[in-house]
Amino acid sequence: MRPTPPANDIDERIWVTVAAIPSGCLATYGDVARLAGLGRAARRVGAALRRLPTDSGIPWHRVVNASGRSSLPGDGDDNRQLRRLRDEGVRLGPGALARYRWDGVAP
DNA sequence: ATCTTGACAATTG
DNA sequence: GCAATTGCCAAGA
Repeated sequence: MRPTPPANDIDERIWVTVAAIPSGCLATYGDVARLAGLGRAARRVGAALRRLPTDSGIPWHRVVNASGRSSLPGDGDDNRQLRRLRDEGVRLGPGALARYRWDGVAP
């Protein structure tokens, strides 16, 4: 067993996990990390998403921080994430996580 | 191998 | 609500 699998696998795991998030749902970095089997490496999720190519087809915009807000700079139309989420019918704010948080159960 | 950084999380003041 | 602090884990220099 490899307590520390190759970075390649880690990134792939994260991408797969994020790709499994159904449309109109949200997941926190910590949740994705846990679902991906990374435990508390929530930061690794952000790093993986940052390395993510634009044509990867990964719905990275469904990943938000524990506060239920976008971790990227810019509010409103400046932030692609918020635009995409709004396009899917997801509006961030108080209770957004309670409303759209993904259980981790396969869609 | 060591130090710093980071699209985080939780706690405390 | 915000700033500072601590914890966690891996990547990058």
